[in-house]
Amino acid sequence: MSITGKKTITKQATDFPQWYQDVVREAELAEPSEVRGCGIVRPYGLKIWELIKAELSRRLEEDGVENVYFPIFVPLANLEAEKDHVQGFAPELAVVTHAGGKELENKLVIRPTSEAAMYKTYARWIQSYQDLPLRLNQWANVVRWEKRPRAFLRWSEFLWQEGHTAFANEEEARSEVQKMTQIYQDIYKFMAIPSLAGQKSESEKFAGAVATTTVELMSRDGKAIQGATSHYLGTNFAKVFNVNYLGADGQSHLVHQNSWGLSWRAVGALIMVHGDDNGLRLPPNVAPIQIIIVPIYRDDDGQRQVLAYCQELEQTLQKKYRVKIDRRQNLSPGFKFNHWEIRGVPVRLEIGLQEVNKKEVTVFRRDDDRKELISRVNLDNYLVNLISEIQDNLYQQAQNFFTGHIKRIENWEEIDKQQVWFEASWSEDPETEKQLKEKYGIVSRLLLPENAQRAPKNKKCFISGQEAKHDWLFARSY
RNA sequence: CGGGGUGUGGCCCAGUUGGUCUAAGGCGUCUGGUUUGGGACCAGAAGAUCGAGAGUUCGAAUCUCUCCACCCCGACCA
Repeated sequence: MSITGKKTITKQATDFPQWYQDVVREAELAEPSEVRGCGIVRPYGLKIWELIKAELSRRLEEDGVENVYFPIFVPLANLEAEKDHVQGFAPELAVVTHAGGKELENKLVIRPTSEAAMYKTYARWIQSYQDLPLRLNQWANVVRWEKRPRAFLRWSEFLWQEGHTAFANEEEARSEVQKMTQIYQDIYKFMAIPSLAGQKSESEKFAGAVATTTVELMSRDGKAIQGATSHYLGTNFAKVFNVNYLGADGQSHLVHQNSWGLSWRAVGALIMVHGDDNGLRLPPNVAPIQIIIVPIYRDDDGQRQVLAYCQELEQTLQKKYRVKIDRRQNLSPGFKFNHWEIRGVPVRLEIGLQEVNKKEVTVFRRDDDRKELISRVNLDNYLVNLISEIQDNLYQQAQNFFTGHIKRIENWEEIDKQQVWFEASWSEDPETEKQLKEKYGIVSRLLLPENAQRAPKNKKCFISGQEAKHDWLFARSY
């Protein structure tokens, strides 16, 4: 493992995707594996995911969702039951054809998502209206053999949570879709990431869903990242898996289902939304190390004094924060500064004899790379404010960037190659969306709720000139 | 699947008109010493079937053929 030596990260402006890859590697978040498209997530990267997961887990439990676990293998036949669903996923399935030294008579699929794995069982579990709503979630790995993998954002295997719920009627189901969308937006807010939520177009919605609500984010190169989705499945799956219940009216009814998920793509989004040319910038909420203490000394005596001071700090601070002392020998302070800056640690305390003697602490903040000298007695209060200020500042920066990069356009000749997000009045005709994709590599991202309820600003579709239905947001995406 | 590219110690890579290549250099690693307020320095050491196979040749990292793998750009997606 390399721990010393100058590391270089490509500038964002030079080549953003390269910058992203560099940061993932240099910050020791993840690396490519022997298996195409599958990544090795290193402790520092996984910890970020675990912090996100812990918060989301807490929110789901609070909302009354229970966790379950279903097998990784799904009978291929199950998947084939829902026509749109299998069509959507067929190209990216990993199929198990042999096991136990024999060819399998019934082929198994490694789950790309678990609708087809779970709902047959739901049919058994749900008999009466009293069994509803059924609200379950699983934390799992899934496999989608994507054509073009990308670290965290689109690996062939990824970790996520998938919620699968069943309700007596459409109204309840749809209201849950909204609630989950809100929770996802809150989770992104927790990561200091602003988001927009709304409907997906017909061609962009989940395979097998009636409607998909999406949470969209904006990377620092202006591209869109789909942060999470919440699908109203209607009775599509209930029909094929016979998920019905006996109502109070004595009649049999199909359940209305939802599924919703958020993956470790969120980690990728975190990097792309906050990172700068020096590497990662982590909001304190999801920073594996919130405060790093770097001791600086010249001789054995200095080392003793400095380390004693650092330990006292550590002991006090670890009651409130994830804090660590960088005790590595033979590494210069400058090296350590860079090391932790690349990793995005929000706050660094630099402690040398100067600080020890004057009972002070040099505090460096990663969100704007500034240093300040703080007296030891004021430190505790200072840090409380600083930590929340960094969290807020990162959010504010991202928010300003987001709103500053959405432009209104009236026809597609106005599409600016640099300005990748825009709002336009659209006919919602899938054919026009196809044209847009072919010509510019852009598709619709979402229909905001407020825009869904009002007439479009322009009566004519910006692509076809036909009658426009609503104002939509469009963007290139990851 | 289309377009482009790359395979040489752990990593980056030089070498590709065949010939002291018994494979150079940098980073990292190890040992010893000196260092430590913005990516330290010196000395020494270990570490390579040159992606795989076949062929041409007195001689192949280098030429020919076949295969494989990976990366990047597109379509797909959490």
